[in-house]
Amino acid sequence: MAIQSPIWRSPVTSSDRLLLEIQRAIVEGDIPAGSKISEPELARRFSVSRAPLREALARLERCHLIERTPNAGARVVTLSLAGLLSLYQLREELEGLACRLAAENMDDAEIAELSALLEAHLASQRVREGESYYQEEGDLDFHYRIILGSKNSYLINILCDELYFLVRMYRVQLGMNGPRVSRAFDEHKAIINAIANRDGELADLLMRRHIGASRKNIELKLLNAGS
Amino acid sequence: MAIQSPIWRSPVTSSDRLLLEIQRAIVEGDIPAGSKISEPELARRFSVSRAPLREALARLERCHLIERTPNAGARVVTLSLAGLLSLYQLREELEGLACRLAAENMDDAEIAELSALLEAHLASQRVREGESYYQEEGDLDFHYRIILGSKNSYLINILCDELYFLVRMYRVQLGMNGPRVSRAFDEHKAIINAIANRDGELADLLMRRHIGASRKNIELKLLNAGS
DNA sequence: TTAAGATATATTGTCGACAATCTGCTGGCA
DNA sequence: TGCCAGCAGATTGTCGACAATATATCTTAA
Repeated sequence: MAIQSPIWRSPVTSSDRLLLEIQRAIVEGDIPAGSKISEPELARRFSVSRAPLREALARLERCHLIERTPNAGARVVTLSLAGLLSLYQLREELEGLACRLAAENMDDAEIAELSALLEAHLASQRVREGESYYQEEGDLDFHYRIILGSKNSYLINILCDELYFLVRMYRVQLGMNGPRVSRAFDEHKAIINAIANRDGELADLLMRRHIGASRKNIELKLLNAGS
Repeated sequence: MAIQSPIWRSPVTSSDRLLLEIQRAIVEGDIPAGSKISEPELARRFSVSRAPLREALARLERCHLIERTPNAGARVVTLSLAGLLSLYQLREELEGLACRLAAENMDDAEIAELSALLEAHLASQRVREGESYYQEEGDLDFHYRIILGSKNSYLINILCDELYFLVRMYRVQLGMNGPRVSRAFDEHKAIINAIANRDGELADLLMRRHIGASRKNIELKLLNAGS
């Protein structure tokens, strides 16, 4: 996953490591959604000064994982149905575009590699039935590669750096596993085929449906959990 | 322009003021594209310490106005045809979506206000023929309001906070005035009408064409300037 | 008893200094 | 002559302390 960006680069500095750790903590609910972020406390917890911590917080804000108000501090975002719908509206649009561009810009080798990757995931999926972590990893990897295949750096930046951690947060904290897992593979396969055939419009359509189905799935869980 | 975000909020802190000043300087070419950013120099120039300066730089990176590499510093972005195309590809997609959502979510008062605003701009445009600054202000204001009308906070954030300064930079530094100005008003008018008729699909289509035309215009200038 | 104001506490924003890292140059060696 | 190692200078990253601001508590008057 060699995305060159302030968020995906290998951690060379303290704030890089902090970013990764706090990101994971927020996404997995270790630091609960909606809770206030205390700079002195986090600084003690990770044994660093507040300077790299604030740098990390600035980047967390960029990922939409926290919200800061001047002179009042930062809070972890809260998950909501409205937020989920807004997020997935964007994903449908942007990943649809990514598919169209990928169908133009991915070379044959990249497509073959992606196809092989999917087969590997399918095989390992059959073995590890129900183990949602690997499924999620595989799904994200699939989406990442198509986004990278678009070769549009702004699009890549927005999706991979700024939106996907929030997507993961929704998925992890609302437990995105279950019967949809098996169907997702077929949908992925169909999307790859469209890209391989250089049919950008079809890939676009299929991706929008794929994400839309995923949204409905989470939406259902959220409504059930809320009642 | 009461967008609540780390970038549009009224400047309450030093780094807020720094952000606005450096943003303006970069967009208008006062700090030339591609040049290296020296933290000590800027800190002296604006009479602040490096702490708020670095905060401002982090947010400038978020606007895609500078690029930072760890332990090596920051550079102002360079303008290129490829960058312009990538940027406008995204704008077409995102502002198209914004139109579709605005047709659903803007209330009648907002639409009436937007329509009145356009008429005012048209009147003042006829008077100040050729004065490109007001035209640009008016155009941006138009786009902003539709984006805000989408009521999708992620979409708003991406377009207004992260992409639009770069758009302005391309326009300012490549001199976006001339014969297209008059036609843009008609296109704006048609888009508003579609939104007022709650015809999201048409508004989407018209906005994509509007931005596409704008892209071709800049593209032309860039090619001529490059040769 | 409640509400408004003042005070105390805690948190965030900013500063200057130091440590770690990179860049460019000099000098020695093949 | 060309190239690599090592050094000097500058730049970025991090630290601890102070100033400015917000939040919580307590007092006091209606």
